Amino acid sequence: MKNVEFPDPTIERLCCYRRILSALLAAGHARVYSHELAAAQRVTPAQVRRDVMLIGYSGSPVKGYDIAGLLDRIGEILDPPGGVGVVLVGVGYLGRALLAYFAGRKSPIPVVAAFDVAPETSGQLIHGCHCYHIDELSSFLSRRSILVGIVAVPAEAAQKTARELIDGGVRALLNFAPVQLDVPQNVYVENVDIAVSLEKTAFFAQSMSLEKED
Amino acid sequence: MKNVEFPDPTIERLCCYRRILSALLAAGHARVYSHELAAAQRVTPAQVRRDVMLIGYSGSPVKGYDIAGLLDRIGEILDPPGGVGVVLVGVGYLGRALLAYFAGRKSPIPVVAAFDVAPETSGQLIHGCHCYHIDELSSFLSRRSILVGIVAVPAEAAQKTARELIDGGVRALLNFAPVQLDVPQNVYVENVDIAVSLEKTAFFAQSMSLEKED
DNA sequence: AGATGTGAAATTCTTCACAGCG
DNA sequence: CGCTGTGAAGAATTTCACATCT
Repeated sequence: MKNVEFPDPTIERLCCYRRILSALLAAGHARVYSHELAAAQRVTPAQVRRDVMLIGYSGSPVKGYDIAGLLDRIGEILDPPGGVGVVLVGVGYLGRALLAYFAGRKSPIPVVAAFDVAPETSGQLIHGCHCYHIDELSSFLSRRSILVGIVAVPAEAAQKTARELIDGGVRALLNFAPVQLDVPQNVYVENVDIAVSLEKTAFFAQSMSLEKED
Repeated sequence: MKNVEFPDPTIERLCCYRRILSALLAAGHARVYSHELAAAQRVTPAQVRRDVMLIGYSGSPVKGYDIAGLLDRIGEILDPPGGVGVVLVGVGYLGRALLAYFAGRKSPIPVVAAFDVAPETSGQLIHGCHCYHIDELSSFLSRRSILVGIVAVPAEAAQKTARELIDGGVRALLNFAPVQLDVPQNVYVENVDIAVSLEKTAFFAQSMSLEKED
């Protein structure tokens, strides 16, 4: 119940810190200062320190933060104890792009199965992920513990897909369909709305070009 | 200069309102109340009224907001006067998915050209969009007025791509690569980080399942 | 009665600024 | 010194609550 202890923006930044810390570690560094971590993102050093404080980690004023230790602590926060199972529904262009994306990087969160209405995708192995017909979704979910569902189906099918995933026990949805999903309040929905992102970008392109400079 | 008059979250909601209003209009409705528009999103009626107030529109207490009028006003805010040109760089899985996505819907913001390093994509027409070799990007940008660039290349190539787009006059980037782009301060960057979104979703899946319910 | 428009309060998030430490 | 940890201030957003109109 106290997992509301971390504000949403902090969680997002933790994901980003982790990426940077991993890269630093791989590059042979052992320690970082808050200002270095801040510079790699678009955040202030104070923000970094506050986030680190929130997750109950601490560094040393003389040497900064221990990268490996901080990574571990972030992992403790972000990574579910038993791992979350993730399934993808919708193996169209976007679904395939997502599979390629997650297969490419040694993702900490692998997609364990994909589902689609198209009969020809059934049985295929796409970017290392097994594909099944959507009719098999329910029974699959009942057999495996899956906490996250990715909705990459057309808008018209999104609500129905969400319903099936939730009925199957999924607790959170990553939704790429341009509709507001109607879900119970105990289900989290993260919307990735590409059309909105593009419109927003276009708006700011316009307003940026009106500014004097900088 | 005074386009900083609209806060970022409001712009995002305006995009969503527009989508819903269009659907309502298409369904034959002429007017909406703030609580109806609010219910379609996950926002409060007060939020809707505040947003509408910010863009200088007003409805009538007795009939609510005129859908067509509100749509026009939102369009005046969001849509650049001369239209923004948009180019896509990176025609891999994700790039193709984006082209399909924007081709499918009668998008208000069409992608006018796509670029990739792979020679075999050059000259192709993918989902209605002409593809060129990346080497042609600069000269293309110098010939057309393009304000927005979509970065859908691998992480390693993202910074270089951003640089070329910006040198070509682009004022805003929609970045799908999992890196923080280093850009001048007069260039807006909207990051869509799918890996972060998934990690965040996984985190909340975990914390949701710990809550009592609702 | 039920909706809008809007000051003012509340909340959430970010930044400041400085004590304290090695 | 320069950096961390953090209370306190500040900014940005959201929500409340109510006057007002029809």
